Amino acid sequence: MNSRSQYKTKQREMLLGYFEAVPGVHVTAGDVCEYFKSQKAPIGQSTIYRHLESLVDEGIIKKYNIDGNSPACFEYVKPNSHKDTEICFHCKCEKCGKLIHLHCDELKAVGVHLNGEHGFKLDPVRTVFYGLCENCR
Amino acid sequence: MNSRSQYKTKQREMLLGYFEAVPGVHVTAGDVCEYFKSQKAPIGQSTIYRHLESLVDEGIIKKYNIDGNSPACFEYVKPNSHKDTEICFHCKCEKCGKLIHLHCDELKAVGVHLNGEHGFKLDPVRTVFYGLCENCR
DNA sequence: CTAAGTGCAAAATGTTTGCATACTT
DNA sequence: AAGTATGCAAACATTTTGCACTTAG
Repeated sequence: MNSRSQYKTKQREMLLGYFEAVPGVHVTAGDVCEYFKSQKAPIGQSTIYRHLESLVDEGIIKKYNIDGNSPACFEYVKPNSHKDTEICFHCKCEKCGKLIHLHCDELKAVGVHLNGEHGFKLDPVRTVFYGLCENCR
Repeated sequence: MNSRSQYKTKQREMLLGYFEAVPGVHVTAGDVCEYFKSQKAPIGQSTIYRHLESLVDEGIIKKYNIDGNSPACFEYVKPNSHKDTEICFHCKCEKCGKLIHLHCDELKAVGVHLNGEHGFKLDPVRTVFYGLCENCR
């Protein structure tokens, strides 16, 4: 379940380029497949799924499960100007889809609590808080 | 999308009885199937899915879409409980896939904090904490 | 040369649907 | 009798996996 690419391949570069070109847009695995097919440079769907997983692990894109029956969505995460060492939490608005980045010590405490009290080691890169943003609620 | 049972059938009564017997417990459609199979009173899976949808529409059970890849969870909603404030949080192990249900006051504080400090209204039903469970880390 | 990546087709999952039969009212 | 409900099997949609082949380092 934890994977990272090690080689720089044509397919990986194409996928990276694709995501970087559309920051803030969320696409499904199927969308990505379609796109490259339409560009006459198709990428095998298994390759796409495998890279999506890697890119999520690497924190380059984020994965959203909007609802259980629709396909998962992926979105490029701009490498932010803040210090990379800072743990960053993400909140996703269920209504407008906005992605909010938070650098917050109190939230870090959640990880500590889950670890200490529940024996669960939180992965902040993967975890997304769903809810409603300021404007939408 | 909106359906309600009109007839009082054996299968419906069995399903109702099943859910009423385990308040606060999360079960999947598969769990329900299994259960009745093990009771030597199997119910067709389409019947189960159809009734689950009805029961959700009727507000008798609640549906959780924890994450796009795992099956949906259903939980009985006690009729007269004004105090269904029993918020449940979910942790998902990235390695073994185990889903952990937590009823924890400290985690509730996260919602309060996000609301107060960041103007974000957390939806605990949708939010999943990803990480590693006790056994896997 | 070797480990990693690719892509096809097939499998696995979870859920929905078509339809003939059985049951409720 | 008329309209629902049931349950099987098949259809679906998304994602994962097995495996032979290719490629990056």
